[in-house]
Amino acid sequence: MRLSRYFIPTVKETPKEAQEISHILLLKAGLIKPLMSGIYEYLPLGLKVITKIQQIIREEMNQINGQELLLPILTGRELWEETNRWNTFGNEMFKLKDRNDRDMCLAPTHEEIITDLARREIQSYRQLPQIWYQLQTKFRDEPRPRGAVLRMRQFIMKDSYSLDRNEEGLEESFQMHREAYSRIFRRCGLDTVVVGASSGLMGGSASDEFMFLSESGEDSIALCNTCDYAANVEVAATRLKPIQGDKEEITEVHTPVPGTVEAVANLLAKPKEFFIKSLLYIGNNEPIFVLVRGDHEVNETKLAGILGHQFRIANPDEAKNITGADIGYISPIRLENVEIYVDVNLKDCKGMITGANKNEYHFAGVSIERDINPKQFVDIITANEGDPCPQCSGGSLCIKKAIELAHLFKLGTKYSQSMKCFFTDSDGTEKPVIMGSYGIGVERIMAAVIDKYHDSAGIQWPISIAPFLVHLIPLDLTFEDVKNISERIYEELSENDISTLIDDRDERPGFKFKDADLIGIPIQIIVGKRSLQNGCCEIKLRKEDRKHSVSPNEVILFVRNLIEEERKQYAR
RNA sequence: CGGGGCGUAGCGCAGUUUGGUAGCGCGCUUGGUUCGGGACCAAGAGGCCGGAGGUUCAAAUCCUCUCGCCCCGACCA
Repeated sequence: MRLSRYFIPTVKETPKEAQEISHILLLKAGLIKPLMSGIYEYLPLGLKVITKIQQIIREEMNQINGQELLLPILTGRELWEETNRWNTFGNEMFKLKDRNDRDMCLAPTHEEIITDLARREIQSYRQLPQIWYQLQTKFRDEPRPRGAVLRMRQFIMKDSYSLDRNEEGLEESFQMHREAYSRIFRRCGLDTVVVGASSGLMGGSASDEFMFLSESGEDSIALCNTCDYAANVEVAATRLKPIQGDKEEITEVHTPVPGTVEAVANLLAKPKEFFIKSLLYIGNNEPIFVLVRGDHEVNETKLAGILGHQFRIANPDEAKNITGADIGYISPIRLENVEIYVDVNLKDCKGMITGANKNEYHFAGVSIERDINPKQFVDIITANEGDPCPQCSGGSLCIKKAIELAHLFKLGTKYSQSMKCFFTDSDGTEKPVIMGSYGIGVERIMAAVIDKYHDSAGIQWPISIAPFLVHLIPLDLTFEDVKNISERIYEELSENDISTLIDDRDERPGFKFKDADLIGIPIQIIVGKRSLQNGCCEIKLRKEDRKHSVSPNEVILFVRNLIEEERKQYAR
């Protein structure tokens, strides 16, 4: 491809809206352009990268007997009513009406569509298992799109769905996906961490996420520094040692400071872990106390899972009515008729401090076992950096930011039950199909790769997903030799199916070098009169400083070897 | 949805406090000189100052209302 005729609108100045490195470079290198909030145009160079990523995904999905299909984006309301997701997706779903005033939506995901297809076509266990996948645009009206392609309202997802006869089959499909995904990310040059996660709106029994560690990430994950424990902080557990405070009896302590754990801890000169944070929630119009240790926060994702119904934090008036004190001085101690959920890490704690239900007073010497009557001990806190690992002894947790690249769900029968997707098993009985769903964010891979492979000058594409393999840079085209030799090399590369971008523009050398480094094509060939005087041109990898002097006749051979060497790093 | 910031030439910005000819850098066009890390000279083109209303002799500037974008938070596969 000739750069003089190729559309790569690079920009020298950093766009003001971009914060994350991937966002900045996607715009500067002319890969994408914004159209609206969370909606982008993919320009030729960006599309080439996306296509490469998709090709790797296809190869690995086909390898596990996945079958590619393509489902509609525009769908009717009825299917979504069957699973109640017309409502539960809420504002995140783009909804519209057709000319006959029928409710439609742009599919945010495709469980309902795939289940509908399956229930019409799958009758017998003989037709199972199946893995169906697609590379399809999804629409989600995100409340806050960010970081260019990190969170978009229109994006490409590879989503696949497994249909199995039983739990064992699901387990197998799930494992196959995990392995395929590992290979996909490895081939794209990314290292990932697989973490346990919350299944949220998708439902189902278990879910794993493939995470790429990055400060640009929106998710936080907890990793053990000793064993292999890894979980999204939304679900990460910990195992804190029970606190044994010094006071045995409950006593009232005057605490004339704002009722935060911080302030009272300072006043009493006690570390925060000696406190019980008592939070009052309202759910089903009933007060619910949630108790956690003073140095930790309530994890509302976990709370949602425990309560199984809607809830919200109580407002100051409600708190006062229920306890007689302002928020900050409250606790369930000596209160009647309140549901109490206590974090499991508070079990057996003694000598604790918490609100006395009287303004500017706290109780000291509280014993969980003696003074609190919980409905249930539950895992309800967000793990902090340095907390003990819940899985091994001696390990502690690190909290890292990460980009969620993929999410795998064991859906079980959630969709097949509600949508009546049944098959007849070998014993003649009718059973619901056991399902799994497995998504990959295609553009997020692109962003993660840029996040990992760049320097101050621009992108350094791994050869496996690079938009071109070779960037050929003739300097000073007014020199006949430079022009002729670079044209010859260009033709040879093309004949050998080595995708090449030749910078045939009438620009100064520095300009061409800067563009080449910004775009980040992995192999650069420089043809200039200076090195031609020694009978050579120069070949270098974008990611290295080292230049190789190579005779024009040997360029093809040299480049072939380079490509082969590079490819090894991103092999399956 | 809450908080903050911003909409002026294709891009990045100044001008708004204190109303009075719309500017700068990059990019673009033409000509010339240059040519191994985003050159230089000269001459040009290009803007209803996001939109609508209002105040005023006069509005990019003041007032009201709107639309959009970005960041933080909430929310979220």
